Amino acid sequence: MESADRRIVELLRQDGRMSYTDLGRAVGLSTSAVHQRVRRLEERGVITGYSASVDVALIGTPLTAFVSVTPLDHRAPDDVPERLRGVDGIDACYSVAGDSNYLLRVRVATPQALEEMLATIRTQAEVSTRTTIVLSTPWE
Amino acid sequence: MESADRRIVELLRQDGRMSYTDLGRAVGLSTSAVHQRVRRLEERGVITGYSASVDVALIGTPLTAFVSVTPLDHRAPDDVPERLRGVDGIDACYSVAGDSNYLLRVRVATPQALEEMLATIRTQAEVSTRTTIVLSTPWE
DNA sequence: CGTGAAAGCAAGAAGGA
DNA sequence: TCCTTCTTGCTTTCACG
Repeated sequence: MESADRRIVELLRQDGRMSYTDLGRAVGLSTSAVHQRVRRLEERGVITGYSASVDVALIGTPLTAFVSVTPLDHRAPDDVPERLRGVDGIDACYSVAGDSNYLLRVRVATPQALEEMLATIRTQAEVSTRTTIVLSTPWE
Repeated sequence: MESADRRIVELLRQDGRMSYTDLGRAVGLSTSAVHQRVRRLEERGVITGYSASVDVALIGTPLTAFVSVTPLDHRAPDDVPERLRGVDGIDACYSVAGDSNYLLRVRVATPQALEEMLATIRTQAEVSTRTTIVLSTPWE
């Protein structure tokens, strides 16, 4: 990837609402040139989307946790992600090397909601879970 | 929080570059009314920023890992986040309840880069580490 | 990759429920 | 307080060189 593209991606990662004009000034290209590059970056799948970051405490899901997930039956086909895709509140799903097969990041409103979510995860995906509560998030 | 604000936040989470005009149409308010609300959401800290999502494989950091961090000296003041803030490649830092004190998500280019980063983390923060490699990311 | 014109959007002021 | 409308200046978009 080219150096101008790198800088554009870098800047858009920091401020996803930066205007093409400002991007142009920052990388030394015209507005349209930048616009073209951004469009190509989106088409090539380098930029996959834009999103607002939100304070999870202020939108009603103040409780974050990481859930390590291990299938109960090691011989069963591993379709854990498919089985969990519908479960609301699972923010991210990572397939990992190590003690467990998957690591999930979940966000919920209350300890009770977490309890229910864990029950859902266990029955839905036929797995055992090990949960680590997040106390605070110095950065993300 | 009000229902209109909720919808605005929801929409901006899905598309951080959505225009105020389109937001207005979606929630049934004028452009300026939406603009005002977004500004207030930003001021109140509900919306903390905007960012482009990027395919990490395509920008040269294809290797993601989670690093559990435990201070070597339990009596020393806990300033791990401050000590690690400058380290490049640490994407997120969570203070957690459990075996370790912190959980980091890191992104690097190669296993060698990971090795170097772990050395940096250990010396910089005076901690021991336990690393879990991410094999794939079904979603995030 | 740049230019320039047209359309669309943002941002502020003023005023009304 | 919160909304709308109006106005001004930018930004985006697109056709073309």
